[in-house]
Amino acid sequence: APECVIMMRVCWLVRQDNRHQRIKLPHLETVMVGRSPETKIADKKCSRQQGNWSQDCGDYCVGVNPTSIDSVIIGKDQEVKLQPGQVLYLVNELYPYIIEFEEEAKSPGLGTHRKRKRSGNSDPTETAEPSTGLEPGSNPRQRSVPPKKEKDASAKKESLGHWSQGLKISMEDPKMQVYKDEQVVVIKDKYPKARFHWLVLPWASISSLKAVTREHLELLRHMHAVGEKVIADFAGSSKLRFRLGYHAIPSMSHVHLHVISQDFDSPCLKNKKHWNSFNTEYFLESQAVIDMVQEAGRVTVRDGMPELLKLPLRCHECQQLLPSIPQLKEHLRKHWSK
DNA sequence: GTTCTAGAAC
DNA sequence: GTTCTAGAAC
Repeated sequence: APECVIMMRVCWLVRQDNRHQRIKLPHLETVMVGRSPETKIADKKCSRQQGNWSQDCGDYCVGVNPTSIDSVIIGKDQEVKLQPGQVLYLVNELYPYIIEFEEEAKSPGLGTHRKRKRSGNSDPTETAEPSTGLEPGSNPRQRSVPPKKEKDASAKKESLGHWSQGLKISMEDPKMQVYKDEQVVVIKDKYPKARFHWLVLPWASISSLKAVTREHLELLRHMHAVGEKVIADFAGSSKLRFRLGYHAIPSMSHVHLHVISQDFDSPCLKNKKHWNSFNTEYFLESQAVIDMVQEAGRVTVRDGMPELLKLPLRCHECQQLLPSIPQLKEHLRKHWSK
């Protein structure tokens, strides 16, 4: 039977500083956005019902009762359009949001949303899930047939649907691409661990640094140069420090260069492994990798990498030890609020 | 890679 | 009692 798939245009309200996951704006359905756990806004100046937002039929979304868009103050209960490129501030020039559109495949009769139990949460503004897989997590493909009792014996799990193959799918998706040329493509990390976090991937299929040889030297240099260009183009005015590097033992297949700002201000940074993978020798500086390939013809990694991920949390700016992730995050604020 | 949650740590 | 981590499941 032919597979029937409808493409839906979904609209997302995206917090510019990554403080929380994007909020889905369903078509012609209103979503309340304001002071709530979802938005992580605790500011009393922000109402719980700061604005009602919905996707309209066009290339914009509609809101009632926001404070300002692009610094133009909006009156109470005035309906306004928010278009791509415009910045919405929920209150007093704070809490910046933009909108993004995305195509989403939808099989009729089978909702794109998985039901998930959530303990006593009646909040209508539930965080929506991204439907396209970037760095792993979500189903890259929709089911065309409901699950049956008997297992599909031929369905080898680990081929292309497995989460570790997610980058291969994302890099091909034009909507994910921030930059591309003949050799490489750059995408935003789906779960950014800082305000800016990109991945530079070669089109050539290179499973990991273990497969890299001197033949790839120019490619590695190009990936580095492209990473620096993306920083200049998209974060040039941010004044943030960046690092470019590879994880010693990556979880995702396909060589990818991390380009990450050093604020580490992101709700997706949640545990010790996240922190230590960017702030110990687990993070292999791009330039060091290039030098090693030039000198030795391949990349070798020292023993004991998995253990590095369990090291105590230490601030990368002032070396102070912090006892927990929440306390580390609180500590980091004093380095980026300058 | 993320999510979920039991139970350790506070 | 609540916060937080870490390991299993995906």
